[in-house]
Amino acid sequence: MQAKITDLLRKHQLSITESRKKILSLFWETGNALAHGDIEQKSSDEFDRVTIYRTLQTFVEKGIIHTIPTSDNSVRYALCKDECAAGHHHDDHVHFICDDCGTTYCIDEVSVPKVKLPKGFKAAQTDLVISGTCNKCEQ
Amino acid sequence: MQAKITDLLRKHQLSITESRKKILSLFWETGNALAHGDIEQKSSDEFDRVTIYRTLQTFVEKGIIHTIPTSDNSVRYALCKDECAAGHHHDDHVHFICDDCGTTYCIDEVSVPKVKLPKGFKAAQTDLVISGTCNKCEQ
DNA sequence: TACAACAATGCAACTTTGTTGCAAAATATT
DNA sequence: AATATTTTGCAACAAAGTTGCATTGTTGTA
Repeated sequence: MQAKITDLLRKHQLSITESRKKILSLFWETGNALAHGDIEQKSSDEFDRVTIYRTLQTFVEKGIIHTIPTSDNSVRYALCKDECAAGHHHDDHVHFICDDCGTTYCIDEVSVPKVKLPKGFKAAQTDLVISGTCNKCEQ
Repeated sequence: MQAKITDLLRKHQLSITESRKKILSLFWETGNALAHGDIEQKSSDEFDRVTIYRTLQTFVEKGIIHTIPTSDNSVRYALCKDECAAGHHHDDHVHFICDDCGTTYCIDEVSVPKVKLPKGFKAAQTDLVISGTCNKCEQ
């Protein structure tokens, strides 16, 4: 996995640092989306809070991760697929946020339907955010 | 308009107070969605910040307004249609957030397509959030 | 591999945003 | 008009996010 991470960073012309490697590996390990707070907890005392903010910001700019809109003032981040490039996220994300456990899933099986907007409106990104109960919380 | 506002509050069994009337009228005047910060600015020095937080929270609980998820850590609020009731927002909101001017529109013309989730997942609410350029910012 | 150039990090200080408890004021009820 | 109830403002606090700058780490080159 270390190799995969190093490659990814190099591909985006980013220096390879401990914090970047650690944060990327967290995303791979969990598989799901993470909020800033999650990362801070999972890497407590390893890095400064500021470093996490800046690392996430860098990753978004480079197209390594993308943001997921939420209604609770805690933006979440998830790994982009390969198709995403700097400034050009592909615009069909479907995400599921569990109201119970808070886990955020990227639902790849489903694609976002094209939406016809009133004239004059130009879509750059479309996010379909579904909240409810996930398959682990439903007994 | 005052009558409409008073009616709405009464219908939801809320006492009629200055701050509630003012905040509701702001929503009607602007027509678009507002973030907490917007309201704080537009009504600066009239009310305490805390009052705005609590008023918005009450309105959401009663189904008068609903939240719109965003990727920038500033949840926005918009007036619900009549069909929304306490705890039972109707779940087909399409919203457009302009990257230029930040305005958030409720796109009523378009309805959210039903999405088939992987088994075990149960949707409670679906938000389709589109960002891009609005018809005013596109020259 | 050592060195210079550059980029990233940690720290401190700060701003903004959101929360809670409680007394005072406003609203509703009779 | 008087009392019960709700809402508000204040204060104090907690959490979240930002900025500048010195220090440390990384990279490319000799």
